[in-house]
Amino acid sequence: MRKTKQREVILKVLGEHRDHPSADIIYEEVRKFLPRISLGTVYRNLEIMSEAGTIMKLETGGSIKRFDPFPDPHPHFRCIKCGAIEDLPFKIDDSLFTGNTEEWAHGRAVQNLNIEYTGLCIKCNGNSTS
Amino acid sequence: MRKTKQREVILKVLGEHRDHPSADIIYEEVRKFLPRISLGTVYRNLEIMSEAGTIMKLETGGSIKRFDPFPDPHPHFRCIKCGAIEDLPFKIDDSLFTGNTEEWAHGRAVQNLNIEYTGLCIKCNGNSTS
DNA sequence: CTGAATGCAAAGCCTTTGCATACGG
DNA sequence: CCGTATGCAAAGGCTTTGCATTCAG
Repeated sequence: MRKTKQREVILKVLGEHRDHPSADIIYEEVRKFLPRISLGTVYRNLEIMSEAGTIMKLETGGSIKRFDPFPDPHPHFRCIKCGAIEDLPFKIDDSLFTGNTEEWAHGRAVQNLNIEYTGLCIKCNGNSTS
Repeated sequence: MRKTKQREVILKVLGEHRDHPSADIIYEEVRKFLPRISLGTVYRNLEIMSEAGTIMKLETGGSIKRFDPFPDPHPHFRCIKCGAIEDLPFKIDDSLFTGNTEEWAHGRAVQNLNIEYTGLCIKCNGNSTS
């Protein structure tokens, strides 16, 4: 994996986000530093870095993929109204992960446990408008 | 919500599935009974019934939405290779759901907890091919 | 009757991809 | 130098939507 300016800036921009931005958001921000970068490059690099384990791709909540600078699985809260995804302040401990896994694993290779609470975020819960 | 032939057959077809089919799969099967049904109708009805709480829409695992005849949240296992989604034989108990919720809820309206294990299903784990 | 539901086809949205060019090691 | 990475634009895949027509209540 080559070290390119584009890759570097994408990673830096993502790393400053705690709100799990989409490729499009990242693209817009990276353009401030590299005005000639293409959306395709952003997608390609996010994909490559996800596979390499440098970052993590979140595929929950519909067709828009979001990215997380922390590759280790951790619990999220997703707002069903505005789509915001927040990190939750606790870890998935091993006992929860392995908990009952052996009861049903039977030939499966269980790798990760994703925990996602859904509901209304603080902002959307406050605005009862609509 | 009117009771139409299309809606009825869609619900019946979905109800016989335990493998969380996509709209497209459902469409193909419903066509055996209603050859003139349109894909748009299938999408519209799946959406309507999801909102009504009759069925459940699963939005994990990328852009393809899948549907579950059981609207109550329950744990799933998703194969990262073939995309299969299986139900897991245990329930999300209330203690797990409410567990530490109050510690971070703070003005949020927490509604559901989605638990999804990922890895390789039995078939894909067996076929080391590719 | 009347409005919700349908069929059809087009449009939408996000993401991926082909290809010639540029550039990192 | 060589092959990976980029920019550009077109294509792709799934889902949604507009509109005239049909049908359930």
